[in-house]
Amino acid sequence: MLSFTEENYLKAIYRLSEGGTKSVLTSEIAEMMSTKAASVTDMIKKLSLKNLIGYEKYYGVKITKQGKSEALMVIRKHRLWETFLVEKLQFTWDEVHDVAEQLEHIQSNLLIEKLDEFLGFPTADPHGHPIPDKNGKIQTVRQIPLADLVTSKKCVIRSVKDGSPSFLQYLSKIGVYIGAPVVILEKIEFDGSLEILIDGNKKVFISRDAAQNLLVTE
Amino acid sequence: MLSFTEENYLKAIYRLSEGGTKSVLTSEIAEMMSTKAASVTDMIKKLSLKNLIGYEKYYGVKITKQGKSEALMVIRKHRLWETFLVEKLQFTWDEVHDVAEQLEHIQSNLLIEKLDEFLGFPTADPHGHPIPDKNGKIQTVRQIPLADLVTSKKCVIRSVKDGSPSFLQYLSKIGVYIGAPVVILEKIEFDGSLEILIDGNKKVFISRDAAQNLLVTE
DNA sequence: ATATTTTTTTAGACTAGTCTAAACTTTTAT
DNA sequence: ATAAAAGTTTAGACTAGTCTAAAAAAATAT
Repeated sequence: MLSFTEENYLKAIYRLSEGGTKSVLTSEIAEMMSTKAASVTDMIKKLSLKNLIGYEKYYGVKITKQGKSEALMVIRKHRLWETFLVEKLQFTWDEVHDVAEQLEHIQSNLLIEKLDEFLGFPTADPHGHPIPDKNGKIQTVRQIPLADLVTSKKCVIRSVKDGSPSFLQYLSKIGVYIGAPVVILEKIEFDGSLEILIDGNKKVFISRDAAQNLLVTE
Repeated sequence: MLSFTEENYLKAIYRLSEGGTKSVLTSEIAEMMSTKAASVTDMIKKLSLKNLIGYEKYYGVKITKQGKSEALMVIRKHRLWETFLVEKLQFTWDEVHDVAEQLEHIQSNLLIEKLDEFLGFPTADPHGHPIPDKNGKIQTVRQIPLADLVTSKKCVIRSVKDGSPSFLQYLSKIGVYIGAPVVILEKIEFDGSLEILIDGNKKVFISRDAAQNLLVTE
């Protein structure tokens, strides 16, 4: 049984390693966890003893199969709870993160399987992020940043890459939502901003940064 | 902001003080929390500094108004979550306690108010225990142990006093549920057991202990 | 190739919560 | 009324997780 803290470290390592592919530095973990490198070193030793990560002094860590599986379960719980909060309790998509950060640590397999069923086995959370199934399998669909799409090609908004509350509020305000059909009307060369058409009827300008953070499928 | 542990102590003290009326001994708290008296003494000092309880060395503790209010909020959350688990996720009433013990510590007013609304502002949990409202107000209805009812008087099962999973499973098995109409057919003098009629069609014998643990209204 | 900078680890200390063992108070029994 | 028993508190130690400061290793720059 992992502690709250161990789960959070593992999740951070999983994210930083991009799904377990890259190895991760102490300083990166410290940054993501808002803590100091010395604390990270201590925790790394613990996780390493439990075979959740491989660790070589001074050369960072690599998540193991077992560690990856634990991380995926935490992510599964986080995303199922976010879905619950939005679909059932009418939270807005910018309000769910902090509560889900707490709910993801509740320990009960029965709970999470029943929640999954209650929600109709969703495959993506309110931000469009895929929900791992009970075996940790993630349904991956190739998505590209809206910024990389060519002008006048039709696409659908699938997810937000980094969804800070203020960015999500901004998106709602301009009418962007997961599933929205979008076309790029014009790319402004000066600053890389885009003029886009949402839902076939709303024309807006969005910054290059915003367009990098919106992932779409053609 | 109270810690997980502080909330649990406060809840125990609230229960043992019977809603803040009696004062509570260190050893009683230790017993209920499955810990040692020395640990209780330490925590008592902390809670006392935060004005959640009044404490006089060697003479036990008394919960304050503020402490009572905090305890009631934890109880409110616990019972709302139990209700959610049974009504929405199809848990049985004997499965909910341990999960609710975790969920009750999630910190978010928005969450609990939205959950309350989602559940239709229930006034009792699956065991018939009253759910404090957002101001900590409890709707009290006078209930008596089934054991104290006279023979052949109609009554309705309202709650279980101490609901261990195995007792709850037993009740389900014999057809007792919250809201069930019951009459005592006969009181067996030998051991205080009762023959009762449930739902107008099921005759069963239940022990004196069981009849003490079932609360009813006439 | 060596010196400097950056990063990581170690050492030692701190808080929250727990424990055991010993000291101290109160209660109970004679 | 006093001795024994029971219950409570203190003292000191332990674990989990955190921190700062110093030491050690690696990366970088000349």
